[in-house]
Amino acid sequence: MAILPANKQLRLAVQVFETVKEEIVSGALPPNAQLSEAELSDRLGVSRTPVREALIKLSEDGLVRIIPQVGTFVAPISIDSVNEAQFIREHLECALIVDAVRRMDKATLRLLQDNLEQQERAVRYDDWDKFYELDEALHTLLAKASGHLQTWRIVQQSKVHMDRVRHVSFRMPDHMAKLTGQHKAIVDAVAQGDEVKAREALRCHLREIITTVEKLGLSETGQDLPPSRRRSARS
Amino acid sequence: MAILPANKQLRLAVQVFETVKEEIVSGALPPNAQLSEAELSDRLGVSRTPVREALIKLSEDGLVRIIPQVGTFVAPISIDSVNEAQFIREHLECALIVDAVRRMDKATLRLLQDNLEQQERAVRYDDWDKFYELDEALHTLLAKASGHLQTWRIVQQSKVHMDRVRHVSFRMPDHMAKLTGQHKAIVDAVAQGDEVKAREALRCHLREIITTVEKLGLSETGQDLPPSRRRSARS
DNA sequence: AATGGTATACTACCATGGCAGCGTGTCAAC
DNA sequence: GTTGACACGCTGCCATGGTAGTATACCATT
Repeated sequence: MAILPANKQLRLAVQVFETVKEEIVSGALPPNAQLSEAELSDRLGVSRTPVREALIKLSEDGLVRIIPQVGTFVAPISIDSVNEAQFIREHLECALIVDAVRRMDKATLRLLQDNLEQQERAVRYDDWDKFYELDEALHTLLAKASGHLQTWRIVQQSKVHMDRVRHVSFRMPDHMAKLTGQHKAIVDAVAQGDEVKAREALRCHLREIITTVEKLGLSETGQDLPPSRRRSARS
Repeated sequence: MAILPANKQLRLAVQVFETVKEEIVSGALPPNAQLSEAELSDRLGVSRTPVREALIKLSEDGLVRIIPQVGTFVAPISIDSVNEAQFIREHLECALIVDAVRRMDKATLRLLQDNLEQQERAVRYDDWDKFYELDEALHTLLAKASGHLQTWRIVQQSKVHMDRVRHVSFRMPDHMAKLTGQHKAIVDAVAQGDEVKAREALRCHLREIITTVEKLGLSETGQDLPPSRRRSARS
């Protein structure tokens, strides 16, 4: 059962990590679902060693909780994790964009504006997945322009908890249009070369997630583990 | 050969990670030294599996470089890594201290001032190791007071590259006294409840590492791997 | 002497086996 | 009905064996 895409360049453990991470963030694997080395290695067609390494990394990122001799479970979406991720992201990414503005060149500025146009198209077609992808690409473009690649890696690492929320929030009415407007404000400020304006526009944009969490009424449900073992409820 | 401290509560892989990390940061393992799974598992008295997991985590933190089928080498102290770590730390820790001031209570304030007194004593005795330990404790106290534990974990993770430099810099004349003065300025501002003053004092303190790097004339030597394999040069 | 081909030693990577620890179900004793 | 003891099954953890891939050393060829 080789569900994993054939890729000899990357270690199996990394491929497993990416796959399971995607399944958790997208919601395919619900909170508190049980993941065992044996089950995953069987499902993905690899041995238990790379699976184990992937699970350890997932636990370091806070996406799963490993309890020795008991089991491994998908971590619930805790408000604390989201708030903390927001804190980290806001302070780092707002610092990034300042340097990005200073080092901005015409080529990447053009890419940013192209991205915006595609976003507006995705909004018109209600294409959630495409919008998600473009959203990611926009922020990554700014990060790369700043030159702080390692910092961006940290942000991405912390960001996963927010991404779990975002995957739900995009279904909210008019949400994508609102975000696109914020993106536009950011890129406009960047185009003007106004560092402070860009930073504050980004800050405002990033704080959107807080109000989103409140709107969704995300509670701390499922914070503790289930009393009885339950298997993954995948379709 | 069980060099590892007996600790059944922690996974072996974590213990190996902590041990090797300490050896790299302290300089016991010099840049470009070769670390192989077999050699380490032999030296530490554990099997290759936990060693391998530790090396993977070390590579994720940027302390070693793993080249598949070739070898694992201690990463050189690159200026880029230090600068990037400084960037991350400054922006996160300066944000932390603001919340720390707001939530400060008398008990921790007392601990901070106690710590300062011990620092002055360590300076008088030229006790580098003790000072290093107190320095760590001071920053950790502030971080815990802020309540942002996850953020502090990120800072600690990024900080290791600076720590490699710090282990050398403490030997510089009057360096510890200078740092103690900066620590005092920070704690004074915290005691006064002045968030902005505390943040700027901390920022000034953190930027000390940059001038230190310049003073040491740290170059990018050893950036590329040696042409011929060389074994670890441990004593 | 310079070069090309090959054997070999060593590496990180993955697969698999064994094990201690924990949860749970069963059943006897009260 | 309640409680306690015990055995079983499952889990993650660690040890070990096998393998593909790389760099080096060696030697034949030119």
